[in-house]
Amino acid sequence: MTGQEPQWLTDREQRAWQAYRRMFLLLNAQISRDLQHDSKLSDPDYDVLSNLGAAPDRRRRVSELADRMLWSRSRLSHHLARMEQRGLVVREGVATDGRGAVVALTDQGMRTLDAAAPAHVASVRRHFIDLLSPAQLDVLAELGETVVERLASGPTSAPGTD
Amino acid sequence: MTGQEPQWLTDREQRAWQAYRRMFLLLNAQISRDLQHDSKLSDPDYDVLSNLGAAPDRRRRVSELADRMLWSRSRLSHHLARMEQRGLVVREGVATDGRGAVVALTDQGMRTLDAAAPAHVASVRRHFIDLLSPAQLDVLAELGETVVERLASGPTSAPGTD
DNA sequence: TCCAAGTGATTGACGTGTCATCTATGTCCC
DNA sequence: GGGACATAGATGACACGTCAATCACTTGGA
Repeated sequence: MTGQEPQWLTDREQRAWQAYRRMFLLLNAQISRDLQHDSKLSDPDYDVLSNLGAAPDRRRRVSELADRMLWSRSRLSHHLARMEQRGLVVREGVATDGRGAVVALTDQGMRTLDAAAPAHVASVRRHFIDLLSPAQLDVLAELGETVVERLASGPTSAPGTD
Repeated sequence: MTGQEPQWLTDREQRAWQAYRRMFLLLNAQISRDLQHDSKLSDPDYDVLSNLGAAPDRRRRVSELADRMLWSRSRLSHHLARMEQRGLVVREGVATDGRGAVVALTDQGMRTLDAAAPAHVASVRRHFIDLLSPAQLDVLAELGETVVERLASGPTSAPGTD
C-alpha cells in the first residue's frame, strides 16, 4: 500500500499547532530570561533544584530523579556535573549498590532555590497562568496529560508502517 | 512595600503548568526524533525549510524570516550557516540595501522539504493532533494566542517592580 | 567460581541557542 | 561633508541536549 496521500492538517488543526508552538517559543524564552536575570539560574537548573528541594532528605537517586523529571540519564548527568561545579549539588556514592549515585542539594543550593522561587512563580503567573481562565487551565491540564500518557508509555513509531 | 508573600500556584494551576511542561518535553522530543529518523532533519531545519518553501519566490529577507519565525537574528544566522553548509539554502546579497541578505531554498532544499513533509505531518498527527478533540484544539489555539499576543508585544519585566 | 548479560551512571563528540560584541552599511541632521 | 546613531547581519564563547560508546558494578546461570 504506497502513495497514500498525506493527511495534511486542517485549518483548525494548523491554528492550534501553530499557536502551541509559538506560545512555547516565546513563553519559554521569557520565563528563562526572567529566571536568569532574577536568580542567575537556567530553567533546567531550577527544575533540578526544586525537585531536590521537595525530596525527603533533599537528596535522590540519580535515576529516580531522571525518571521523575522525564530527563534522559545522560542529560541529567551532564547537568549535575555543571551544577556540582557551581556548588549547588553534590554527588554521593550509595552503599547498597556500588554503581549507584545519589545527588543532594547543598546548603547553597537550598538557599539559591529559596531565593529564586518567589520571582519564578511570579514570572510564571505573569506570563502564563494569570492570562488564562480556570476553564482554560483545566482543558490544558487534561489535554497535556492525554498526550503525556501516550508518549510516556509507548514511544513507538508509526503503527502500520512496518 | 517589601516582604509580600509570594502567590504560590494553586493545585489547579500547578497541575496545568506541570502537564504543559511535561507535554512539551515529551512531545518535542518525540517529534524531533521522528523527523531526524525519517528525514535527517532537526526540528529547526524543518521550520526554516517549510517557511521558505511557502515564500513567494522560495526566498526571504533574513530579518523578515526571523520575525516571522519568532527567532532571534543570531539564532537564525547560526542556523542558516549550518544549513548552507549542507546545501539546503543559499544566502544572496540584496541590491537595495548593502547590509541586507536574502536566503533562498536550493533545489535540494526543496526536494528535502517535499520528502520530509508527509512523514512529519503524520508524526504531528499521531503524537498530538489526533489525540485531541476539536474543542480541545480550539481552546489550545485561543489560549496560545492569548499568551503569544501578550509576550510578542510587551516583553517587559515585572510591572510595579521598578 | 567464573563469565555473559544487564544496569547505573558518566563521557565525548557534535549540533543547537543565547548573549554580547563586532562589522558594515544606511540615515539623520548640523 | 561628517559625525552620531540606528539597522542588518555575522561571530565567538559558552551553556545545553542528544546519541553512541564506555566504565564499573551486579546478577544469574553453568
